[in-house]
Amino acid sequence: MVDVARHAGVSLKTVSRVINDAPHVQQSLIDKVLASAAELGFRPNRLASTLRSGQSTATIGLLIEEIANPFYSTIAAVAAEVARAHDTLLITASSEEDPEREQQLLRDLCSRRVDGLLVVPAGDDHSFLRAEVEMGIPVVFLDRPATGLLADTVLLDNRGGARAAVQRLLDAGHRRIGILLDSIGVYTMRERLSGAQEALAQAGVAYDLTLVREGVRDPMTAAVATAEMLDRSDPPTALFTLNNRITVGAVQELWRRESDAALVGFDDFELSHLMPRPLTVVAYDVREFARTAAELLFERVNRGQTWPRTVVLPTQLLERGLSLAPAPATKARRTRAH
Amino acid sequence: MVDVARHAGVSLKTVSRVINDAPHVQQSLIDKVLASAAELGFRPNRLASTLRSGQSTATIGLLIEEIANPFYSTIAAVAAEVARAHDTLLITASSEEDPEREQQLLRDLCSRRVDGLLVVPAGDDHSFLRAEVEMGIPVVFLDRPATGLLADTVLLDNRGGARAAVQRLLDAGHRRIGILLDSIGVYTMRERLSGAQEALAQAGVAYDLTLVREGVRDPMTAAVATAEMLDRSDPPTALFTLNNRITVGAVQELWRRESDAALVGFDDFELSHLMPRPLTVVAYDVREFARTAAELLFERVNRGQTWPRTVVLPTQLLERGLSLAPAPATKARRTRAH
DNA sequence: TGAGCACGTGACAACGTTATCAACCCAATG
DNA sequence: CATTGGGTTGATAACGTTGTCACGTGCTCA
Repeated sequence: MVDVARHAGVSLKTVSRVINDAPHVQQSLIDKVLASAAELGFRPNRLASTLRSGQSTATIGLLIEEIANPFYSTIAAVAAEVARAHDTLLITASSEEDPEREQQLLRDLCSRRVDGLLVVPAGDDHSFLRAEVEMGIPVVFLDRPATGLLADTVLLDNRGGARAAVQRLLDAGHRRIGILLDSIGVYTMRERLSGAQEALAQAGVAYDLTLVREGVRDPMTAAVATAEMLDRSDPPTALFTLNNRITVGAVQELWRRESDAALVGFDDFELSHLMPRPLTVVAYDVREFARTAAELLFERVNRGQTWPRTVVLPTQLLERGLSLAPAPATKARRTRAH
Repeated sequence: MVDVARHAGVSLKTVSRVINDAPHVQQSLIDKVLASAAELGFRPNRLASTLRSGQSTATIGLLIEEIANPFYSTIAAVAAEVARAHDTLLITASSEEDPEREQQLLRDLCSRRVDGLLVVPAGDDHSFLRAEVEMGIPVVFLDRPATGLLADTVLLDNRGGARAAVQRLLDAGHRRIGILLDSIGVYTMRERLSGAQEALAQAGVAYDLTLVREGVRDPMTAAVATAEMLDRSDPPTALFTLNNRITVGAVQELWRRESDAALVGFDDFELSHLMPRPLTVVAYDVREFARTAAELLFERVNRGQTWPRTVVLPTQLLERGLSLAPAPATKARRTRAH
């Protein structure tokens, strides 16, 4: 700007005024300054502008697990949309489920003075963010609640959805239901598992731990876990997969071996209705979910502090046919008699 | 930092040193400064740091069409991965195919002093970036070449892939091949269509414009276009869909009406092998594609100027079965006799 | 003993911008 | 004619940080 000012024969401040469309500048000077700026290839530096004026950076941070997962990429897309409506850009960072990395990324984002944070928490202690929150950086937690910190949170009705899913399988006559889940350390997995247990308990069906397979991280391991479960001498007649990645792996394996086990998955996904087997899913509106969180964030960015709110969005059992349980008094029964 | 310095009874510079782990500071002072910083809730301001030191912002910008499309979200994921390996964060912005918006976003990213830009160009004139490129902001174009500007570019062998696809359909005996594409204004669509034409010409099959449907933007319109094409009195016996979104829509419609038309799609996608109909696709390694571009970018970021390079990645016809053309001398033949 | 050097510390300017305020011009007012 | 006031312009300080340099201390080495 100094160079432009010298070149145009005006003061620094006048250049600033022209660049910012400020009033009270002669047209002739405006033209001169713009010409000089163009000639010298002047590019405004937003960092300096932000620093001096104390304005916002027009940036928000989104911390998720991994963008490649369609669940998170949809969230990222919606967050970017909402951000755009507020003339804001989005920095997306992946924690890869690593609490240390999460903390480091959040600190980094804070030091970049983002206007707000949208966080799918991975770690189990977010008290290090307390100072930020108290100092007024808006934070909204998504999909999982933060621990050690009060803040806006948007969740799904994981428990209710899982309960309905298992309920449905029980109604169809299934008694041996295999459950595949990612790490029990993840909030959503715990909740969904609890919901499943509630449904079993309510139906008076014993909770068989050997039918629960934890630590299923991706479609590949889900396929393996499915295979192992079906290869048992007393295989389940139905599977309940606790997230979309696991469901995909289970579908592949069931299809490969032409098994007729029933399958209900948590999370809907594109093309789920075209799967080679009838696939009932616990569905919800991911975009609505993400939009709620993003709008909560901007509300806080624009209006300032309020009491932390928690929003829980409903889920819906989307039935696409469900193979029935085999006739009673088969292996399953006998096994349970042991 | 001034407050911390006063509180700790040291100079500003000493605080700076402590914060940056600079050598030559007594342990006792380090402790005192850290204690004061913690007590006052000091958070370093990277903007100021970057401004003063002239260091990089450790940020790159990614400009794509829309993150919700799995093709782009994979690119974003890989870009973020590569960026992370260089301790850099990623700002993702969507142009929504709007050239004006694209230009505005690119300017914005430049004014934020990103270290580099990864761009899937939407507009048809990128000369406005020439100044940036010449002043040393590294830019890599992805998926489509930039116009009016020399810069690194990473492309797919669109033409070759499309040629192979149509070739394969012709080999299977198909003579009436419907082609569904997004806007002809998009580079990849033009290239793929050209490849298809080349294969037809080589086989001596006339190029029938009525079998080409342009402007198919999403799965929904693809399904409609598919329906319309199959409802003709002289329907095609095979379809070639020119991107993943169109393929999805076509699969849905073919499946819905239990048509036995053959289908080959450009772009592979997750679960494509589980589709209810055999689906042959022109596949390529999206992650490799994105990684190539991102690494080209960081090479330029770190090593500075070199001559612009263009990389073209190969595609591969992934055959998953293809229904054969109907017996000769059917409708299709008769129609061509007109 | 004194030069040389490594270490430890702080004063000050600077990065590129904007806020503040003073100064100027000129027309309108009393 | 002096006074007011709006429009226009610029000098200067400041945003939060780091680079530069100068200074003091204590040690080593010839």
